[in-house]
Amino acid sequence: MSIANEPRTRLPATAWAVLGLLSFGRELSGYDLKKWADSSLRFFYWSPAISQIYGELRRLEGLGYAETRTASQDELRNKRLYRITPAGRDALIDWLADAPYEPPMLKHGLLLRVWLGHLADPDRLREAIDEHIAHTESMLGELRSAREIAETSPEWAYPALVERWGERYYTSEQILATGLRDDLDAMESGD
Amino acid sequence: MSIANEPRTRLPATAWAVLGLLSFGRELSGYDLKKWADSSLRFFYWSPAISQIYGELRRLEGLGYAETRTASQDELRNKRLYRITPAGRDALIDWLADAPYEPPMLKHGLLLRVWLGHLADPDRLREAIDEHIAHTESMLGELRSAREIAETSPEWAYPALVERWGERYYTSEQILATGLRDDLDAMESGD
DNA sequence: GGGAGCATGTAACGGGTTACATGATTGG
DNA sequence: CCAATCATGTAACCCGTTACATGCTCCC
Repeated sequence: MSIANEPRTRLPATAWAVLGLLSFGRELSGYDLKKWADSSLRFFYWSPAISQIYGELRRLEGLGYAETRTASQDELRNKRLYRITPAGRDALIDWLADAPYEPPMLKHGLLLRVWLGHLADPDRLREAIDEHIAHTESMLGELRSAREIAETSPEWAYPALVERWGERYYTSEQILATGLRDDLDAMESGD
Repeated sequence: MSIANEPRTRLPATAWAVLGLLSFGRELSGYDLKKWADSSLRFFYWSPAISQIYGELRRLEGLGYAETRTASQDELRNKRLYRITPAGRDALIDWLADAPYEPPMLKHGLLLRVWLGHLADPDRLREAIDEHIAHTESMLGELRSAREIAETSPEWAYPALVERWGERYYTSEQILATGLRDDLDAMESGD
């Protein structure tokens, strides 16, 4: 923890997420970061657009939280590799310690539609629920393979923890969705 | 369903949510809408800022989807009451029928922090998890009372359905969070 | 009298997406 | 050779929030 708590510019969570990706110690390009976000952050947070990642990287560099390697150009010359700096690490540690709890934000379009069920075609509603179950299924598949990779090394212990949480989360999403469909059926036949 | 599918300006989901609030047939002010959103939409979607609601209402009015009563001023003169129009109803029905499935968006700050556990203080992490459980508990309380109200009239059948879903969702959030805490404990003692 | 809640709005700002533009490399 | 993927970036745009401004009413 840095003792001098300068009037650090308050960064959006996205910036911390990107810096967090770098905090595992590897040198990565914006492109790499995007792919990785797609296969990790996406499941419980969200994956920023690639253009935004490039923007955040430049901001982080400006703050001295990340740097691009200048010395000894190697492999692909058109690839710009970022690495976290000690200052960046410190800032991230401070953020993790200080950031106040914020309730998760959920925007569940499916539920919005059910909520407006008095104006919807019941079959279309069921269709949407099924689509959602299918989507969740594929998320589960991706999560499972992500976890298999993460569990190969203790370095990924915390990500693996989160992936285990994710598998439970999406499993429960499925149960919830089938419950919703059942309730819908019951309501329409019963009433 | 309107047969003439004019090149309807694509509206953001927020606009449909606001129009949806009006679709239950009552005349409401922006202020009313905000309070209602806070106690319903918030649990599975999100509650727009009041300033945005005012903005959306003006847009909906411009599109002919909502109107403000001009005739016979009554009660409070400084209150502007909106009502859905038949065109607005039709547009909403079309949206419900046509809008493609979109996966729910989840931004779970707590999980982002756990994901970065290698840089976090384990006790601070547990603290955050507990805060989350407490928050969820209060959501559950609010949901339960919302459902009690909704179940008084068949008019609220679909909202009641969604509230039942919500209770299950937040209950499962709690289970998931305690599971996460247990995994965290196990990891730190076991390894 | 004064604070809490009711009620409506504007302006500035930033966050984030989409679309566009460009070009290198790899593999079928 | 052509498509897919790798790779980086800019510009326009809009969504949504915060902060600000105003004023009324109710009740302690």
